[in-house]
Amino acid sequence: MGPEGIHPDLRDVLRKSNIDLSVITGKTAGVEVMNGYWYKYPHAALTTDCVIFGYDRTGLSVLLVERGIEPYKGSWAFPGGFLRMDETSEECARRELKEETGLDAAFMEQFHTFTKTDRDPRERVVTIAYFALVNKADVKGGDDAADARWFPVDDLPPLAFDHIDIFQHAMQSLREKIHFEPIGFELLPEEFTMSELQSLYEAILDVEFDRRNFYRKMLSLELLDVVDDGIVRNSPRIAIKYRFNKAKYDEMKEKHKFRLEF
Amino acid sequence: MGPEGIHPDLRDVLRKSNIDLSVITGKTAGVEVMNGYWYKYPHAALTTDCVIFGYDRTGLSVLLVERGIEPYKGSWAFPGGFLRMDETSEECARRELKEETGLDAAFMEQFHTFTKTDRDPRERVVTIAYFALVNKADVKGGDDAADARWFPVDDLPPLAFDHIDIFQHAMQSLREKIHFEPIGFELLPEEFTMSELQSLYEAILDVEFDRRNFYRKMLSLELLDVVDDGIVRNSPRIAIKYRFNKAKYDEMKEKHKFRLEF
DNA sequence: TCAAAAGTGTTCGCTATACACCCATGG
DNA sequence: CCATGGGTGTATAGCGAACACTTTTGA
Repeated sequence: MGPEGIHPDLRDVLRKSNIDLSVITGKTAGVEVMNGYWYKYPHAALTTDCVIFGYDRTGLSVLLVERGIEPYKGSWAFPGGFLRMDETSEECARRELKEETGLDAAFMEQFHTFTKTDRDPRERVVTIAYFALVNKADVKGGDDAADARWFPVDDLPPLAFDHIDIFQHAMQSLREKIHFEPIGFELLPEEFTMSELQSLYEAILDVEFDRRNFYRKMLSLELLDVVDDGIVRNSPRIAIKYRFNKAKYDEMKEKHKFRLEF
Repeated sequence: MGPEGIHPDLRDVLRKSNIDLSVITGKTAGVEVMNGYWYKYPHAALTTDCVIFGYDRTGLSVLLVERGIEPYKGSWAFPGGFLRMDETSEECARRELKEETGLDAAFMEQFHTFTKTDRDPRERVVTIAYFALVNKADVKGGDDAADARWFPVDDLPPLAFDHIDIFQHAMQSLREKIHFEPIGFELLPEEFTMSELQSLYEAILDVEFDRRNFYRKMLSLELLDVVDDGIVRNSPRIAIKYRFNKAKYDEMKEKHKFRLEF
């Protein structure tokens, strides 16, 4: 949209503001002018939201922040915010996550973009949603965001906007994803026992596995290294600790297409 | 953003244009003014693109349109366009598809949103991408869009923007999806033979199946109805025609979680 | 006449599943 | 002292993978 596409009144304003018209020529939209931005066609606002999954022995949880302002003041929502012009959506999601919760997520993946026209009462907002997996133990108590809290996935408070849809979609994506990739380890401490790993899978997939079959299946994948902690394991009550061997996984992924198949 | 957030010059323009300032009060963005739209913060443009897969005996193809304007004039691109304020992204994708190719796709699914900051040289554009499955036989020759053409997936022309990324992502999503849902049938005529179905799966997954094992596996799913065409099938050379039983599939999906597992 | 297409069988081996056993700890 | 948690063993059924046979068409 060259200057000819601009309303005459606006052109006058530009002149009065000492803005060189030539900067507009050849640009189709997003003219920065008058303490704001002007576009020929309406633009929806773009945000990212992040569903952060955490896990401990009590089960699978998600991290929510309490809204301090209207709309939905007092409701809980997934951390997120507006996309800046110089960042990708993943960068945005990571930045917002850091700002609002102090977290760095190792694993983060885009899973869906929500576009219903009435998602936000203020204006048209389109949200690119991510889910992240973090080790709850890494989250220091007394966070930057005092209003951020973990909620068990089967006992969520009322959520703002359409965040309940976002949550359900995230849960579904997590379940599908874990069938093909060993992402569950991101939710555990670096060293974990086999029963911890099993409980995690059962929590995510909402099923139960036979303990012994799970044990062998996991070991047969050859992705776990035994941690040599020097403990003389003459007692069956002291569980062996394992560590996920990511390098080995990446290598296997290169070769034959890999399937977890749970 | 109430009027106090507006640059004084803009306020003057509004007054001169007889626009009631009260319409702005309480709105945070998207003020319609001066032959365009004004926002306090910069907004990316939102588009949808659609990767349309078609299939016939020659293999798997995608539908591309030739760009008539810069940038990338003369390159090929997936059909798509800008999101309107009153439609969801899926509605947008379907509308654009209809406009540019005359097609109605039965199956259409969002698979990824592309957000790199330099995707379009003109302005920041974020694209919500869909893939669609259509029966190529349904596409009448001599389309509305004379510049739309099918290309085999393994012999694509140079693509505009980052559409090669979009294509690869779409291909990957299609492959993953077909493991869990019987979406392949959307690409075939209503009635098809077993070897047609097998060829389709082989084209999508880029593998080869044993004819007889494929045959039995498909039948064991109990999702195919035999078409009674009255032909006395004393000859093995006349293949049985099948029809996909969608109702049965939906029913099965309700009950036990369903897996195609190819 | 013979290669190709299409329907039907059969065998083999892997693995998912189910269940049994042992052993040391700790309440 | 015995229920609990943790490591290991084993039998079976089902399914995926590989391959054999038959029939008839059409080049």
